[in-house]
Amino acid sequence: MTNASKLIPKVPGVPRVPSRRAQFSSSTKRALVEVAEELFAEQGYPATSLDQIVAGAEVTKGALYHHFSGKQALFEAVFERIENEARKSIQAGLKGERDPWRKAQAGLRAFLDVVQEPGYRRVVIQDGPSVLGYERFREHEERSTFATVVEIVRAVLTAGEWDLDEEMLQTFTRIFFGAMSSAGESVASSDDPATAAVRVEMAIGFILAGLQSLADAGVPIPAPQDADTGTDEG
Amino acid sequence: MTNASKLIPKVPGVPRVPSRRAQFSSSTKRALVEVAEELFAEQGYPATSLDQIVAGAEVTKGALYHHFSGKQALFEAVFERIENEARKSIQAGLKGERDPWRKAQAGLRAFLDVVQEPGYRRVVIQDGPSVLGYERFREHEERSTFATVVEIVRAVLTAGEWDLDEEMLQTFTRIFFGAMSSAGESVASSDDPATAAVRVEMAIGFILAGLQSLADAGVPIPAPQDADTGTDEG
DNA sequence: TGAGTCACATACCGTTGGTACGTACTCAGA
DNA sequence: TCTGAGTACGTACCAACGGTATGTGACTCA
Repeated sequence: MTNASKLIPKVPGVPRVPSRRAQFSSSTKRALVEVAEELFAEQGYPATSLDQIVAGAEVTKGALYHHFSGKQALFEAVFERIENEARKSIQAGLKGERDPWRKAQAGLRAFLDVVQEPGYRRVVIQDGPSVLGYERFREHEERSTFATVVEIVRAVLTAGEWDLDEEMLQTFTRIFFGAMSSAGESVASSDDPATAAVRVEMAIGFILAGLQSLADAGVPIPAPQDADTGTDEG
Repeated sequence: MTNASKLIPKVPGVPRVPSRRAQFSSSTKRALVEVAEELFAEQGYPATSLDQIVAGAEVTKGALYHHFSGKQALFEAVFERIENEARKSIQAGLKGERDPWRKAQAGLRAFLDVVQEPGYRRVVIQDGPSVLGYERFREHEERSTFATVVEIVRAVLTAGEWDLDEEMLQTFTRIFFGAMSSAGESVASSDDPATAAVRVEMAIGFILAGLQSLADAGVPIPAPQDADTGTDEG
């Protein structure tokens, strides 16, 4: 599945960028990441040894430690790759939708698909927080899938003709993101994922409908600074 | 902080249950769990070695492997302990509230408190899924905190005079549980947890208000089987 | 052409989780 | 009182792991 450290025939002409050595090196690096992704996704991080990875990529640990600072760094590369794929997949599902509410629905559907991929579940959801630590995990999230969800939520909330500060937007997004992750995970581990997905879509659709009805009624989104005006002592 | 394998003076009288050895043994086990909890919470699972734990408990690995089948089993004991504390804490916060909507609010508040405890964050949220695997993690969850949330959501939804099947209840609970976990985590890692908590309470309160308005309007909760009747494809 | 660098390979190390086995102690029953 | 079984550990050890130090050949470029 992956090439590696075999000899390369000398080609006198066309010594093109980015230099044969560098390009060869990048293929080794890619092989490492690909094999690692497969093993991490199948067995999980702790159960996957570096020996397995370098054997699969047909190199030695010297090569691995030349390209990565360690096991965790390699995991992070795999993690980024998977998250990036997920982001692209979700954004592809969003394409063409203009209406914010439909966009949200489409995004949810795409997200539920992504979350059912074993690699995403294992690497991102299961092992991600533990291996990277929650801080780094969140940083990655915020740059990829979370960023996408922010824009969807922003579109939905501004469509409700609410003006909300950025902090509340983040809060709402975090809530929806968590809801979708958790629900998605339950879908993925369900006996009947298809029906479970439908249920999740209905439930979230129902919640969105509730928000829409508040929007129609002109109910404003509360904010911390003017929270003292009309709140019932809660 | 913990006693351990020192000699115990012989007491001729009162050879009471459950036998000196057994009771001594249970204290060793407890010491192991307590020390492990502290270390797992501080450093995380992978960074904590068994040598550290047994040193802290002033015993040896022989004792550890007598009481637990391995590192993972010890972690699971710690995990259960923490989750149990969390459940009790949340239920205590619920006490006295009769109105379902206020009950939900109180539950949310208690949950946000729990989620800010470092031990809960590290052991349950961060390392839990990776160490136990998602299946076992979910099983534990469903027996403790999740079970509590189910009852709150049930109360809220039935108060809305909706009759919902159990599956949809589970789905809604999963959604709210995920939302609360994620939001709680963002609260815990915030620069200003107090304000962040207020924002989360407001946001979720707003979402609940949306549901309430649907309830007032008599909008039914959809279900998979009769989904084709009145849904406006958008 | 030779010094330097890159991209690895090889050999090795300390730590780790786990195991095998020994031992002190308790206690029921002969 | 003796004994044998079982409990609750301690001791010694192991294989596997992540990581490091060092070597080396291919390649580049002044």
